[in-house]
Amino acid sequence: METLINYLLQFGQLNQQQIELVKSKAKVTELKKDNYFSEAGKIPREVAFLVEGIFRVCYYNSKGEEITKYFIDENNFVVDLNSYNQNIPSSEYVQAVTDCRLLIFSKEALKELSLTIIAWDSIINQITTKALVEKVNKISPMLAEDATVRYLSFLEKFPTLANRVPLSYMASYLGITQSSLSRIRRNISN
Amino acid sequence: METLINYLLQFGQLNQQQIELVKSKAKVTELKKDNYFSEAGKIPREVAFLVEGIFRVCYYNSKGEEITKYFIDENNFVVDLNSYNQNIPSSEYVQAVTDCRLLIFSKEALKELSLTIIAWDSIINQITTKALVEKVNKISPMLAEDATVRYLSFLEKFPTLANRVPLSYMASYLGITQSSLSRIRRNISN
DNA sequence: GGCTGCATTTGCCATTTGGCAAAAAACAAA
DNA sequence: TTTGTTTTTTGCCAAATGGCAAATGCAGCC
Repeated sequence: METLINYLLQFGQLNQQQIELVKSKAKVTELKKDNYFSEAGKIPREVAFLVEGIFRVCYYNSKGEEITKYFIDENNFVVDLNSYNQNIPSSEYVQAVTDCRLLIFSKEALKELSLTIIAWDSIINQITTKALVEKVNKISPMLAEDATVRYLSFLEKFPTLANRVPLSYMASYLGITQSSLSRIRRNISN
Repeated sequence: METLINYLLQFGQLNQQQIELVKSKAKVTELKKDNYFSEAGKIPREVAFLVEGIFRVCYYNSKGEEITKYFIDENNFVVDLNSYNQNIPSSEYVQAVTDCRLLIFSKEALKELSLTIIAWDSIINQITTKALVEKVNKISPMLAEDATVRYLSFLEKFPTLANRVPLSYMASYLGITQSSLSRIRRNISN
């Protein structure tokens, strides 16, 4: 819980009373490996802060292949922004890659925080913008590099993930097949 | 100018006085094809609204190749968000792909609009979030599709661009060489 | 130990894409 | 029109990646 508060305080001021209010709205939850936090077709009504563990966002592409769109690691918020904001069914799955500990906020709780805490909207906006910019900065360069460089960059950008995530998830995130990724790893380690 | 106002009104209310204030802060500008709106290494101090024409954002990758990161078309704002917000030198070039007509806002002007117009920050935040989400949604699926599918999706997502943009720009945006793109186009038209 | 189920690696070959240079086409200037 | 410049297409071959199936490795379990 303190992790979340420290995270929020990076983006704005909260007094003790406001901090207590935030805490009171958070529901501590665990999610076991492979379970879904949200599923395609459903309208998301909650936002989670990932305290421990790894999530991935995935979907099925035009050929029916399961694609990992990106990974979410500790100390980040999890939400399908589009669907959440517009109340439309999500087109993606959010799945726990490892056992996870979360803090869950309902849409109503967030609404109340927004109305009660002056700085709240500003904090959330900063977090949202930062997360989206980071996402673009991670994905965008991949198109311009070959598979080996993409894998090496992945190791740099997600140093804690490589040994906790199945090869197949990593491969589809990088836009290659898992056998190609396996071969790339062999070549690198020589 | 009316284009801009209509665009802003999609995201929030502005009364006549506020509209006049916005208009008074905009500097109508033209930028000829191939010229830069902003360059890598410089700290951006302006935001532009693209009324007519096409921009592209580009940079040089690890192999020294010029990569088109994305295109910006009519009725969108142009800014290197990271560099602009943090006052750090940009790592990208923003270039006019065709002759362009712009409305330019200085950082000071935007500051004043933010302080004067209650709804301003909310409007800007919505526009920012929407633009970033769109960007992710355009780029992200490309990694999971082959070059031909990427090109076809490009035609769908940027229907007005294909015949106004050099092949080499499109190719690097799609993550392929221009000869590959040329071959793909030949195969499709059969 | 010996199964069983799952993840990863490997081999083989087909397909896609890249690299490079020349040819062709498109465009602009004189 | 002619000339010169830039963009796009093409040919040829090399390199990277995909598809598929078999082999291997690994962890849990009886």
